[in-house]
Amino acid sequence: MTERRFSARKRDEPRAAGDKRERILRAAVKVFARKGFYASRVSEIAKAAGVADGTIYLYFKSKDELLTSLFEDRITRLLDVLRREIEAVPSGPDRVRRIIEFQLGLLEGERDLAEVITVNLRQSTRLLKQYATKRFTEYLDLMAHVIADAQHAGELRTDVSPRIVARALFGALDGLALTWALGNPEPGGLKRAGTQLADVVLQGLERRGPAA
Amino acid sequence: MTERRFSARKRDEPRAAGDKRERILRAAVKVFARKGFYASRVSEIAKAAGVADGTIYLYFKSKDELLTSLFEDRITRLLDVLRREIEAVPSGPDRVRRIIEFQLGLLEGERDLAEVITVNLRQSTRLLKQYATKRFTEYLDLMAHVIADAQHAGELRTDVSPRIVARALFGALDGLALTWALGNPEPGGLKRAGTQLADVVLQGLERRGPAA
DNA sequence: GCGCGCTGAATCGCCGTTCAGTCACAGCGG
DNA sequence: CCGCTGTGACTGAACGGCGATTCAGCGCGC
Repeated sequence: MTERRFSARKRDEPRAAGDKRERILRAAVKVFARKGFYASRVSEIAKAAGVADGTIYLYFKSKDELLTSLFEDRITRLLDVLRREIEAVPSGPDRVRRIIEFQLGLLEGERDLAEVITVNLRQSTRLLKQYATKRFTEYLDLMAHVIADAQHAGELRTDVSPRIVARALFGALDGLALTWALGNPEPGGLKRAGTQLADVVLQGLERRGPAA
Repeated sequence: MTERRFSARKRDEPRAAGDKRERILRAAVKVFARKGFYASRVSEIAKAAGVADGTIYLYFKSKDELLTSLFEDRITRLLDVLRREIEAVPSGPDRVRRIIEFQLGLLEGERDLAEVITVNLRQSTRLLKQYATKRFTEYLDLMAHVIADAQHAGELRTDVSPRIVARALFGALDGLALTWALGNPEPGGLKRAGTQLADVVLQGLERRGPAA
């Protein structure tokens, strides 16, 4: 418990608040990822963040709210990036591929965050679940939209519900991520899995067209 | 707290144990499904099973072990049934379709069990996770085998890893089940989703064959 | 009578949360 | 310039509630 004042941040900052809050969030991601929400002690997060236990309560109302804020913060950020990525791609199928790459890429890059999202998304109380599904739905809607647009453009078969495809695709990605997050660290494995998934899904979504 | 002795089970049984044990397991499924593992109180499970709190500890070492046993018991049973179902179907693609129907059908029929498996599978401590992945792997292996066999028989494209496909497929099913379990009760919805998923997946796994 | 299966109130440890202080600094008056 | 005091961020030991687990006893069937 020695170093603490190494922040100092000049003096320009009216309050270094944002700094500490972010520090706590980062620590929470790490700790939750390692042990899961319920097995994680607030004191551990505090230690990992280099703050006192009580400090956490200056920034979050409760442990629950900490997790909630974490989702809010990170998923909002993800959605923004993903939306921009998608807009930059014109072709429907390419967009689907982009989503797959994006999600798996993210997970490969931020393993802890991946674990928190995929594992803890289903933890906590109904409270959290209800919250989570809100943000979560936004994500699914985005995927469903991409698929529906592509269907309208005649790029994909139209006899399947975009919503169902979106859910299944998300699940597939989640499943790949989960086994990867829990098991073998094999680098690049996710990318390979993503490519194969995209190949299968896109062939599966092709219009039966050319044959007839 | 009145009825309790209605079991009696002749007298053939050296111990009516299995009876009470099963009763506790059933209650646990129900309670865990409704509130999640951590939010469930042992006393609630006891009440739901119509036994005293202490009785649970005559059959299970701890709350954790109760959950573990539950998985062990139910998933083993599922695996047995699924294996038999698959053997009864000769064609590879039909087998895949069968797996999809089976898993979603199960979930539709036993909603509580579905929720426990899909939601709680990711809860608890690492301890459970490690256990879960053991049984879980068996399930995935079964799927991977079916796919690999079909590939060898020339029924499916061979440029994708059976293991990856199995994981993704499981994830997709899990994803469909999850949104279904948490959200709309819309009956038959799962069946429709299953059909569409099968259509897409099977088309996606077709050999590019006929064209060339 | 005896043992066994069961009971459920009491125990006990744990951990989220609180809050009385500490510390660093800034402003201010002398 | 310097010391004094007010302010607010931060600390971390202590509190209190909760709930998993225990175990002293109870009664039924033999």
